[in-house]
Formats: sequence, C-alpha cells, structure tokens
Amino acid sequence: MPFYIDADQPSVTSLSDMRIFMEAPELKSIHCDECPIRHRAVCAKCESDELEQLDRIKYYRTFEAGQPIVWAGDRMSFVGSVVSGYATLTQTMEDGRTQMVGLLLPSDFVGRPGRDSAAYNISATTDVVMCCFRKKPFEDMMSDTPHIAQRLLEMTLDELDAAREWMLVLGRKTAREKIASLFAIIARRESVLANTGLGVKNVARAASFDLKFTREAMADYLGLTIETVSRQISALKKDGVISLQGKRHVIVPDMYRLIDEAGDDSDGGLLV
Amino acid sequence: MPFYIDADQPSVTSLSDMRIFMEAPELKSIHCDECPIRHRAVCAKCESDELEQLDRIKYYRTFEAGQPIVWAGDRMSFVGSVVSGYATLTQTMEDGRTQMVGLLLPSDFVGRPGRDSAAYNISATTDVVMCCFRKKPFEDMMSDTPHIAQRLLEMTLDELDAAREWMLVLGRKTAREKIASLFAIIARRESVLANTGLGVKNVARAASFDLKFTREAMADYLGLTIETVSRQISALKKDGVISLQGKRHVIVPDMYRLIDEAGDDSDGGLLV
DNA sequence: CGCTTCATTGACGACGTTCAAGACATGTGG
DNA sequence: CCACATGTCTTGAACGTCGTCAATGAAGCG
Repeated sequence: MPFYIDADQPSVTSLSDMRIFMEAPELKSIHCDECPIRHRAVCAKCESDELEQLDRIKYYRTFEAGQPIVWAGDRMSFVGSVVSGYATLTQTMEDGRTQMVGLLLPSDFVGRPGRDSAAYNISATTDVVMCCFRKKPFEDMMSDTPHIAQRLLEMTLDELDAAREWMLVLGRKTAREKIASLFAIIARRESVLANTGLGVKNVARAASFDLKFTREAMADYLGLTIETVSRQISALKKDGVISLQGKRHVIVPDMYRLIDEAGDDSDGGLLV
Repeated sequence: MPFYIDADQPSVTSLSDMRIFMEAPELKSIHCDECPIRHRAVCAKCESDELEQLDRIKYYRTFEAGQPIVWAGDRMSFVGSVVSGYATLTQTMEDGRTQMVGLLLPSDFVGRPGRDSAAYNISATTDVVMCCFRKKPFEDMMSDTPHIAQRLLEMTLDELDAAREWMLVLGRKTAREKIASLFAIIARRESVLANTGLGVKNVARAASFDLKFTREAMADYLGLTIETVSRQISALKKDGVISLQGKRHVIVPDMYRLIDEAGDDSDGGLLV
C-alpha cells in the first residue's frame, strides 16, 4: 500500500489550501527525495537506501481544518510526520477546561513508538497533510537503522525544550506577556519579511504573519479565556505594538518591541 | 579517573542525609552492578560489557541541599544520572520570576548530548549524589552502542509526557487543584503506605510522605506565590483532605479524595 | 539570647474570569 | 435583495481568585 488519500479531500478554495498544495505539489506521486520536509523530519538523517525503505511503507492522509486526527485513548495504528498545515495536541478535563500541550508544524512527528493509544487529542487547525507509517513496520525499521531513532531523539529533546519554555509562559507571565510571547513565537517561525517601506536597515525589525488560530485556540494555548485574549490583542494594537489587517493577519512593525513586551530573557535570535 | 568525590562532602546529620547513604552505600567503591538505579537509568538496557565501559568513564559527585549544580548558560562538561536525592530545573526571568520546569528524581538524566551549555538552572533540593560521565566519551559511546540512545529516547518521551501533564496544571487548574495535584504526584511516586488502623481493605487508600520542597519551591513548581501555597495547604488541612505532622510530613487519609480534589481525569492508577 | 530563615495569616487591590450585550461576517431561504 | 440565523470576535460591568504588602509565629543556629 504505497499511499492513500482520503476520499473527502478538500477542494482548493482558500489561500491556505493553495499553500498546502504549493508546498507539497503532486502529492499522490511524491517521492521522499522531493519531499518538502525531507531534511527536517524523522527521516532527516536517512541514507538513500533507508529512504527507499521508508518510501515503501509510507502513505499520505489529509485532514480538513477543524477535524480531529485522533482522540485521546484511541488506538493509533500509525505514526507519522506533518507535511503541511498546523495541528494541535490538547488535553481536556471532565468539566471541559482544555489546555493545548503541543503545536505540530510541518516536519513535526506524531505518535509515540512503543505505545499504541494516543495520549492526547490531536486535531487539524488548518488543512493538514500527513505522511504516515504503519506502526509495526516503522518500529521494526527503528530498531534496525539507528538514524531514525537518533533523529527522533533530537526532535524529542527539542520538543521538551519547547514545552519547558511554554511552562514559563503558562506559570509566570501576565496575559499581555502571554499574547506577546505567542506572537513572537509565531513570527519567528514563519514571518514573511514585511516590505513596509521602512528602508533596508529596518527590514529585519518588521514582520507579519497570518494567525492560524481562532481566539479560542489561542486561549487554550495560553491558559486564558477568549475574552482576555481579545482584550489583550486590542490593547497591544492600541499601544502600537502590532497592527491588524482583518482579524487574522498581524503586522509587527518592530520585533524587538514585541519581544520586549513578551518579557523574554531569550533576548533575540530574531531570524533564527 | 574512575571516580571523584567533592572535597566538601556533607557530613551525615539529617534524616535525608542518612537516606542517601542508605540508598547508595559505600559510594566510593560501588560498581554498576550494585547501583540502585541500574535498571531505570540511562544504562538500563546495557549489556554487561557496555556496563564495564560505562564503569570506566563514570565518576560520582555529591551536592549539598540548596546548592546549585549548574547555572543556565554555563558550560557543562558532563552529563549524568541522579543516583539519590531531588534536584530541580528552573527558568528565571530578568525580574526574578521563576518557574520550575523539571523535577529530577533518582535515575533521571541530566544534560543534553550534543549541547554544551546548560539551558536551565539545576539545583539540589535535598543532598544529591550524581553519577557523571564526561560528555565526549559518553557521546562516543552513544553513537557506538544503540542501547544507551534507545533508553534515552524512552526517558525523554516520558519526560515530555510529564511536562505536558504539568502544562495542564499550570494553565487550567485552580490554586487548590494545583496543590492537590502536586501532592498526588508525590504521593504516587513515593508514598509509604500508612498503617493508620483503617483495616486491610482501606490500606491502599491512605498514604503519607515527606515533603522535600519548601513552600517557595512548591510555588515555583505550580506558578503560585508562597502565600497562596500556604493558604491552600491550610485549607486542604481544614477540610480533612490531608493532615500534617510538623510542616513537612503530609498524611493523606484517602488518596481518592485527594485525586478528586486535583480535578484529575487520570482517574486512579493509584499504586503504579 | 538574638539572628536568620521559613511559614502562616490578614487586609487590600489588581488582574483575569464570568456573564451579558452587541458588532461583524458569512451563509441560508423566502 | 433582504430577513434571519450562526459563528466569531469585541467590549462593558461585576465579581472573585490570587498576588502584594505587612505583621506575626515557629524552628534552627551561632
């Protein structure tokens, strides 16, 4: 079974849909060599023969924005990588309080080898394309070829670092700092340099990005209510830290100002 | 250099000191075979020849309660395992707000292979004994023998899960629930079954443990102030959820009640 | 004994939540 | 085309939890 595409594949209508197919063109026939996440995903360290092996056991799946990918407690028959789009890991209490505990971007890994039920809810924030491997063959490959396990260790350590930074945000930052931190993280990861006519010298200070999250998703990320999220965004806008185009496109005239508002000690690394 | 003990080794005065030396007797001459964390630490999967190799490059260090082990940003020349005692990972903002982001118990691993400066402050909560490996030889071993990397991956995935559970606590729980959650976690990990005369049937419901943390450490763990910690502990005591002997010994007459107060969906696993 | 550190308790206020109303955009059907 | 419903977001007012500031208590140590 070389690949698989859900029957209900979304039609290409919105900008973000377009983007998915630009990032992973010709999805049905793509070979690992051509894969946009080839050098950052679990397969990053694989030699070409190992890549061939992966190529044989992989298949693609797509998920529509807003749809669940797996529910906590469900059996997971696959592990895999996000090829394009955003997904989230969330945890929920009986009374409905929910906390986002992970953010999955292209190249991030889904699933835990050696465990067969999901620990968290995973759902697609935007339309998502995933590169999946059935668990058993993947685990077999892991024990045979150290490259996959090595890369997975690196990635897991990075995620652990991210989770710990996030814990500081959740535990010790004010609502305003939380919003600024979230925007700084997003901007750092996928900012498009804004050509706002500020001149060459200042280009690196400015950034802009599309918010992939609803207010509710941001609230769940930051441990706030949607009202507080909304208020703090308004406040940052009023103070000139950000400006908005519509409700989902954020313009940051000065990243240093934003980072300062985030109260971050990680002082910079602007364009890393 | 088969081993090394700091000159300023603490004298055995307090109960927790005694405990360390009971858990790791004859520290100076201990061989991996005899090590109390042999089957849970990063060496858990090693064969006896690999163990010999580790034995040759390891050395012990002790740290007194309250002392720093490393500071964020410092060069780390070693990685290693906690053999006995508690240590904490903390992150601090410029203005002094600090958040604990990791809790290191016996068998937990310290340091990140492939990185040479510490990302967090590590400090000893109780007296701590560590089994250290100089980084370079350890990394060499990691690439030669898959058993170490495999085990490290498992451990890192476990830590990531713990961090994510913690994020729910930080982001969504009330102060009272936070305290109850902390006590439930500690009790689950090291409770002594209390013989409180409740009869055989109820023994499993009761537990008691020594609090290794100051109020400040608990506050940093939970994203609270020490005053709130103190008030909530008093409240739980007043409501009969816990009782105290002195300020640092906690008795839980009914673990189910405590878990209920923690608002936890992870409904049980009492004696895991 | 006083000194220091750690913990408890109270009074007060700020920050964020809750509850509620209204704005705005999108889609549906008459 | 408008009326109406729906979902997302914004804004206001009242409330409550938790943080701040301060005083006091308890325990360990020179």
